[in-house]
Amino acid sequence: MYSTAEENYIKAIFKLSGSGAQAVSTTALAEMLETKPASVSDMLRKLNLKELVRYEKYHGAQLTETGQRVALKIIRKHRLWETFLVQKLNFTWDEVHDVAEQMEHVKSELLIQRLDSFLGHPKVDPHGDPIPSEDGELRLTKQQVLSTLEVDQAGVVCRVQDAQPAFLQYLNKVGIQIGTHLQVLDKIAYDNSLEISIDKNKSVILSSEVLEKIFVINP
Amino acid sequence: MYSTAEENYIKAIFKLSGSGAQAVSTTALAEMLETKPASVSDMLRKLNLKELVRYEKYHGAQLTETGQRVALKIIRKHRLWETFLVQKLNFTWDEVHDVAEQMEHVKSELLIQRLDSFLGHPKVDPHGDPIPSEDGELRLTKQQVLSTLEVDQAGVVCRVQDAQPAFLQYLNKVGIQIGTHLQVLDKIAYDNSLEISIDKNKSVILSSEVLEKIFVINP
DNA sequence: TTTTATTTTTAGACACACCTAAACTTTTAT
DNA sequence: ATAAAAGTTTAGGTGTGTCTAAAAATAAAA
Repeated sequence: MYSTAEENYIKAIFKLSGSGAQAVSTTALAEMLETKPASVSDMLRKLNLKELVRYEKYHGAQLTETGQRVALKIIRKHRLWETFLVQKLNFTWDEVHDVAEQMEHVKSELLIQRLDSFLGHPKVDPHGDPIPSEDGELRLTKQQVLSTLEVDQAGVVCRVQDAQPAFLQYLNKVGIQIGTHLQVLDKIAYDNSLEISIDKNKSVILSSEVLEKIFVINP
Repeated sequence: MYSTAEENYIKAIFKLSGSGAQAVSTTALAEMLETKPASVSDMLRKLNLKELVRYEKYHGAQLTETGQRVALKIIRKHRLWETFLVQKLNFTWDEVHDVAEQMEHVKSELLIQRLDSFLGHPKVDPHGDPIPSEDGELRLTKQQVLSTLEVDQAGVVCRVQDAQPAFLQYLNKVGIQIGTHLQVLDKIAYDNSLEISIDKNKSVILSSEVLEKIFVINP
């Protein structure tokens, strides 16, 4: 049906836009997919033709209805495979991702139905993220203020509630933007600040004022 | 490591040559891979450069040591996945192949080790074909005279013990050559002839004289 | 508001894996 | 042994997904 590359683009748009509604920039996609903006432009043009994506030059892309359905199917497959790897093959948290990333592209409706039964129709994957149902229902992972995350929980930045340049410049400096992956490494109890890892490489400590202004969705 | 296309070529050569030793023709590969001879020539040249295959123009290809090792790994993966699909996901005989064909290309040593344990280190797949061990040991599926196959068993022609043109022409007429897939549909008891399906589409009845001259390996 | 900087797109290439059509080998038949 | 047939390879081209470098559009700063 769709190529692996197409599926990866669709999934990336879904994640970065928080379910595909709002527009996603070329650069953000390029970063998430570890490719170049030029390649993204190309692909967006193609996905637009196939009506999986609504795309206007220089103004980002968002998923069509069809695109969203496709995204949910891929995410369903990914999360079911992650569940399988952890529950049945004793994989740990950090070993699952790359493998599930490959398995999610295996094409077979029957396979996924049977896998789902075999696992006992799980509602969430090993990270607690909801598994979309066969007909594409996703128990909405709603936005969450960063300050409400517990230690070890992760999120992807989906909104920032403060447009002051100084604040945005600060976020920029520490490397936070829409789509950035955050994970709480530690909680400093006396002032409610959090040590947060940014895109899985560096880490910073964010004050509680800052934490209140950043919204995340499940990664 | 290797692309899906490369892996499929290697597997095909392994199967058609009966473990990779003897040379395989361009056309035979093209048929098995459902592609054109010209494409096969191209790929054989590349695989030769990568030293997975020994290939001389106009004289077919055979696997190098490395090529054989790769082939065995792919076959191991394929057969483990088939076992999984049948034993754990209740797939039937005919539903497994296409899916296993995709899963065999998933790259992860750990995955295969764990899958193997999960299945209890099976020695054979659901069709009774041996599963190569982790270090590439394959309990040799040795050649078998066609007459020794039971009803429903299948084999791939690997040798024909009679070089008389009349005999070969006969085989040609019914569509049997090296690499042809045969399956026993029925046994006619009174003269020991067998009804055999040829490449899964047509069927013929072969006399016991003929059956004694055709050797097959597991498909 | 005009300049500067950033983001995004186009243009032109490349690797992979495939194709058709034509040329070349090898095999088979006369 | 030579001509015809069959099998195989080369040449040139296609689609996908990527790249770099240069041009165009948008956003930010002076």
